[in-house]
Amino acid sequence: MPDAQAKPSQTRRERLEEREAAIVAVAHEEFVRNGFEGAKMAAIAGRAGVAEGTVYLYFKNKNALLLAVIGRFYQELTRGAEEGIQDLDDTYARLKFLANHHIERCLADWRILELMIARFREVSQYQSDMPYEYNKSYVAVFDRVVRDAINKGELRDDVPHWIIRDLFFGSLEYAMRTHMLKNAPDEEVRVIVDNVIDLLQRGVGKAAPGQRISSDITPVVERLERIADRLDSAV
Amino acid sequence: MPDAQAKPSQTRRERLEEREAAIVAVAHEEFVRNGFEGAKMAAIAGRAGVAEGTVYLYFKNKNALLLAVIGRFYQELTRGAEEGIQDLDDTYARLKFLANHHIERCLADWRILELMIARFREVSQYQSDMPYEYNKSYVAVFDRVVRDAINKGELRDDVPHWIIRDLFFGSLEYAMRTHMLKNAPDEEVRVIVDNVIDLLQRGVGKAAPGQRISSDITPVVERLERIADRLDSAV
DNA sequence: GGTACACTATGAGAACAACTCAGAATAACT
DNA sequence: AGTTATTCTGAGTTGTTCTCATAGTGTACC
Repeated sequence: MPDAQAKPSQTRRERLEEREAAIVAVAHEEFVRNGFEGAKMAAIAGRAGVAEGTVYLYFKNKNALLLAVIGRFYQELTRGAEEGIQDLDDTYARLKFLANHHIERCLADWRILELMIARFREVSQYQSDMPYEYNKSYVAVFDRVVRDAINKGELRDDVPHWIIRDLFFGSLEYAMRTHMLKNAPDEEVRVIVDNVIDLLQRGVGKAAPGQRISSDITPVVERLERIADRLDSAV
Repeated sequence: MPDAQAKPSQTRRERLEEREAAIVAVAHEEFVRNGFEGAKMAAIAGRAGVAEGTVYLYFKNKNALLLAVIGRFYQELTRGAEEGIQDLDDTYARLKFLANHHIERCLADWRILELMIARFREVSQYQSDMPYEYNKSYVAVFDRVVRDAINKGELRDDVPHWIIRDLFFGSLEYAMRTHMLKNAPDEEVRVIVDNVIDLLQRGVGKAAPGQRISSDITPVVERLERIADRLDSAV
C-alpha cells in the first residue's frame, strides 16, 4: 500500500518535499500537544501516513525533527521582523515593533519556544547546533536597528551592544513567561512592550543636547563639592 | 554485602540521611558532567555505593533526583542573598549585591542552572513543581528590596513590580549566557553588573522632584547654603 | 538472648521507546 | 518488459528507566 496518492503531475522531488513537510507539520502538532518526550515517533509516523522507519529517512533522529520544526518557526519570525521595520524610520517605533512582533509570535508558538529553550540552549553545544544560526540571523535584525540608532546619536554608545541586546530579549522573555504564568489577557502585551521600551529609552536613550541628564551633571556636582570643600576649610 | 560501614554511633535515621546526601552528591556530579539524559541511574547508584533499586527508595524517579540537586542549589542561593543584604542600607548597593551574588552563584553552578531551565520551566506544569516554590522564596528577597525602595521614593511606583523583576533577572540571565558563550574572563562580571544596575537606575530610578536625574544634587546645594549662611553671619 | 516485625536493600527482568536494517515495493529509464 | 535506483516498511535490536519479589538488618519486646 504505497498510498501517498501519486498525483499525476508531481515530480519525484515534489513528492518527497511534500512528505517531508507533512511529517514536520504532524511533528509540530505532536510536540506542542505532548512535549518532547511525550511525542512518540510512532505516533508522528502514523499520523503522517508513513512507516516509522520512513521518518528516519527524512530526519536523522527525534532531535533533528524538533530542529526542523524550530527552523520553520525562526524563519517566519525573522522574515516578519525584517519586513516590519522596513516601513519604519523612527528608532523607537522600530524597537517597539520588534518587541511587539517578538512577543506576539513567541506567545503564539509558546510551546515550541519552550522546547527550544529546553533542548537547544546548553552553552556547551549551542554553537554547533543549528538554532544558533537561526538565532543569529534573527538577532541581527535587532542589532542593525540599534547600530543605526547609535550612529544617529539616539542611543548611548558607551553601553556594550550585547548588553542592550540581552536587556531587550532577556526582559521580554521573562515578561512573556510571567504573562503565561498569570494567564494574562492579550491586551497586557501592550503593557509589557510599552514598559520595556520606556525603560530602554530612559536607560540607553540619549537626551538631546541642552537637556542633558544624569551622567552629564555628575562632573558639575563634583565640582560644586570641591568648591564647598574649599569654602568649608576657609570659613 | 550491606556495607555502608554501620558506624557505631549512628542512629538509623542518620544513616539514611547520609546515604541520601551521598546519592544527591553523586547525582550532582553526574548531571553536571553528562547532562540529564547522559547521566545514567545505574552509574549514579554504582558510584554512590548502592543498588539501582535503592535509589528509587529515596527518589521517585530521575526527575525527583534532579529536583533534589536543584533544591540544594536554590537554598544556598537564597540564603546567600538574604544574608548579603542585611548589612546594606543603600538601595543600589543592595541591588548591586544581589546582581553580583546572583551571577557568581549561577555561573559557578551553570550546568545545574541549565538543567533547571531545560526541565522545569514549562509553564504548564511549573506551578506544581517544586522549583516554583524555591524560586518564589528567592525572588522574594529581591522583591522586598524593590518594595522598600519604592516606599522610600527611590524607585518609580508607576512601573509594575513584575516588570522590574523580569527586567532584572531576564537581563542577567541573558547576559550570563552571553558571558558563557564568549568564554569571557571573570572580571567581565563587573561590567555586566555595573551596566545592568546603571540601566535599572536610569530606567526605574526616581529623581528628586524638579530634577530628572539620579545622581543627587540636593546634598551639595544644602551644604552650599549652610556655608553661605555661615559666610553671611560671619561678615 | 532469642524471636517477631518493620524497615531497608537488592538486582533480575518488565516495560517502553528510539532507532536499525534486510528485504519489499515502487518509480524511472531504456 | 526488463533493469536499475530510489524509497519504503515494520519486525527486531538496543538501551534505559523503573518495578517487585525476595533477602537482609536493625530494633523492640518478651
